[in-house]
Amino acid sequence: MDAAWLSEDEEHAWRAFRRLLIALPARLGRDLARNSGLSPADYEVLSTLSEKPNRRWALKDLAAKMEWSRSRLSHHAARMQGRGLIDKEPDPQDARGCILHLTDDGFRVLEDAAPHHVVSVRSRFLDHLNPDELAMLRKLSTRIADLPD
Amino acid sequence: MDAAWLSEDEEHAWRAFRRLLIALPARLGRDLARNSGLSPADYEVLSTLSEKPNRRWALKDLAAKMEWSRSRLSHHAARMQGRGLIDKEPDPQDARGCILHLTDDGFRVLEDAAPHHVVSVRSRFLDHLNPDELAMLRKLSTRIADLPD
DNA sequence: GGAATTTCTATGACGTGTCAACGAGGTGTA
DNA sequence: TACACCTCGTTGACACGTCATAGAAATTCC
Repeated sequence: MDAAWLSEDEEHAWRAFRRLLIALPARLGRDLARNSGLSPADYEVLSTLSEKPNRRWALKDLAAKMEWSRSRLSHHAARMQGRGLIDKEPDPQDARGCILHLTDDGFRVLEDAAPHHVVSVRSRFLDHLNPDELAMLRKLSTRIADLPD
Repeated sequence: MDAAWLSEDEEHAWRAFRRLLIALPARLGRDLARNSGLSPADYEVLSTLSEKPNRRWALKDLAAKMEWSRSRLSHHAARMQGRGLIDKEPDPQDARGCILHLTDDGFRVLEDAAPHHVVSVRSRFLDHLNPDELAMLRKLSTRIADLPD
């Protein structure tokens, strides 16, 4: 349909890249679910929370850090709380606020998940790139991701 | 968390690429919704159906072509039928089967959407790659997407 | 021909993400 | 102080994708 407005090269590159855009996250997500029972979103929340020394982060700040909407994080945090991965505490600085806290269980789950996830990222992605490709991909990814929304 | 098992270069490249993996589809999807009221999934169904001369495709074949599960396409087709973009016909060859047919309305919507979508793909992606990058990206995307699941 | 098996679509439950709206709480200003 | 305004998290409705399952029809095999 839109072939007419892309050159042959652009068309092929775009089609190939679009396949990657779909296949790679799907594979990593399946690996994660199979190995650890986590969704990619779960993993991101857990690993971002674990970066803080006290494993605590205000909801709004965590949302901003991950570039999620507050609504999304609120929904997701509620589900993760139900599974005992995190819990919520009132924010002493701001009565509207909410502090998310990585539980010991959540931390253990993350510790178990992380090495498998690294193997997955390697075997499904990094291992198949040479250093030049890695460098170029990083440059181009940064350039495009940094464009305004 | 997993930084320890990736080299500095790998870590940075993976982080940058992951941002692209999230940001690019989100931007294209927002453009599509704003310009045409279509989801990316809608657009894929419409444009794939439009490739057939008679605008008809058996559900199972369309699903295979797009690499979707049949369940996904069945759900999605039901929603699209509700909006008048496609309709369903019995398959004369196979009484279990189902032929999806792009309606005139659906075709018009696609015709309106396509040029905007091309502009979007250009302005958010293709315009920011030089020919070398385009070629390398195509090669690497094909290589990785072609890995077994 | 007839039974077992496979193929095909539909469906319901569930987790997920977006959007719009809400109420409660903070902030700034007259 | 009083008021308007903004920020924070939650909620409900909806679209979406996956999985397991069901039921009908085709195919295979004896």
